[in-house]
Amino acid sequence: MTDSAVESTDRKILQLLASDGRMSFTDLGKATGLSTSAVHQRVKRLEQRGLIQGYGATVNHAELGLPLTAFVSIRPIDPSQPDDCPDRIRDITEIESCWSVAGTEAYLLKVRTATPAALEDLLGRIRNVANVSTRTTIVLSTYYENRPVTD
Amino acid sequence: MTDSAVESTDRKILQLLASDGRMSFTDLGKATGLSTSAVHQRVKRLEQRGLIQGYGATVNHAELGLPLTAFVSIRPIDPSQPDDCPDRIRDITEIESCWSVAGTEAYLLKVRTATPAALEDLLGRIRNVANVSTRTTIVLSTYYENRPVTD
DNA sequence: CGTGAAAACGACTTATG
DNA sequence: CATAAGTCGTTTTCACG
Repeated sequence: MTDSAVESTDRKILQLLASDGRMSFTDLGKATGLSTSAVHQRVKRLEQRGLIQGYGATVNHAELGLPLTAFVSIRPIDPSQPDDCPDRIRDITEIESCWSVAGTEAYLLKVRTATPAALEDLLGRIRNVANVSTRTTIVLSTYYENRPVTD
Repeated sequence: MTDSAVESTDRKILQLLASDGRMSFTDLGKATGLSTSAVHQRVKRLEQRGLIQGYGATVNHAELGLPLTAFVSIRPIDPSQPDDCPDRIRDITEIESCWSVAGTEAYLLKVRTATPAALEDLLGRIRNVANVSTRTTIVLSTYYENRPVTD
C-alpha cells in the first residue's frame, strides 16, 4: 500500500527529480503531461510539505581525495552518562551520515577520509569527544549509493 | 593534503552544488567571485571529468510511505560458488546502496521498506536470489544522511 | 488544481583579450 | 582561462476557468 496523501503524479515528479535534480519544469511537464506552471506549483508544494528535503550534486569522493569510506558502529562506554553522542560529533566534518540503530551498538556512522591514517585520527577524535568505543567496517568497493527508492 | 588536480575554486563550487544542486550559475559566480560563464565552464568540466556524478532531489522516505530503513550484511552460504551477488540483487528496487566491505561479511546493503513484513519479504528475496545469509540492523532514527563531505 | 500568457531571469554560445 | 554581449529557453507570477 502506498501513502494516499501522495498520489501518482506527485510520485512521478519525485521519482524524476530524485534521478535528475536539475530537470527543468518544462521537461517535468512533458514527462507528466502537465503544463509547466502546474508542475511548478506541485514541486513548490512538495518542497513546502517537506517531501522534497533538498537538492544536491553527487560528488566523486575518490577523485576529490577522499577514497576511503567506512562505517563506524558506536557504543557508549559508560551507560550511566547522558547519551548526547550525536550532538558531540555533529561538527566532525568527515561524518557523512549518522543513524541510531537497534542491536548491540547504539549508533552507526558513515565516514570519508583521505587515508587509513586519517581514519585512525578520526576514530580517535570520535572516541574522545563522545566517550565511546568504535567498531569499523571498511568499504572495499561501492556498487551504487543513494539510488532513488520511491516505491 | 588535498588533491592538487582539484583546486580551491572548483572545491568551493562542488561544495555549493553538493548542498544546493539547483543553485544557478549566476549565484555560484557571486559566491565564488567568478563570472557566470566562467562558473558555467568549470561546472561542465567538473561534470565531464566525473567529479560531479549527477544531481538529485533528497526525498522524505518516511512521508512517502517507506518509514523503515535497515542495513543488511550479507555472507555467501557456499564459498565455492561464483560470487555475483551484486548482479543478482541489482534489480531489487528496495535496495538503495550496495557496498562490498572488509570483515566477516562480504556486502553491506542499505534498504527501505514500508513495514516490518515488507522487510521480512525483502530479506527472503535477497537470500533466495543470491544464496546468502543475512544479518539486519534496523535504523531507529536518522540524525542526518548524505551530508556534503568535500574535505 | 489546472491553463496560458507575459515579464524577469538564467543558460548557453560566440567573439575577444 | 577569463570576460562581455546577445540569443534563446526557463522560471515565476498572474488572471482566469
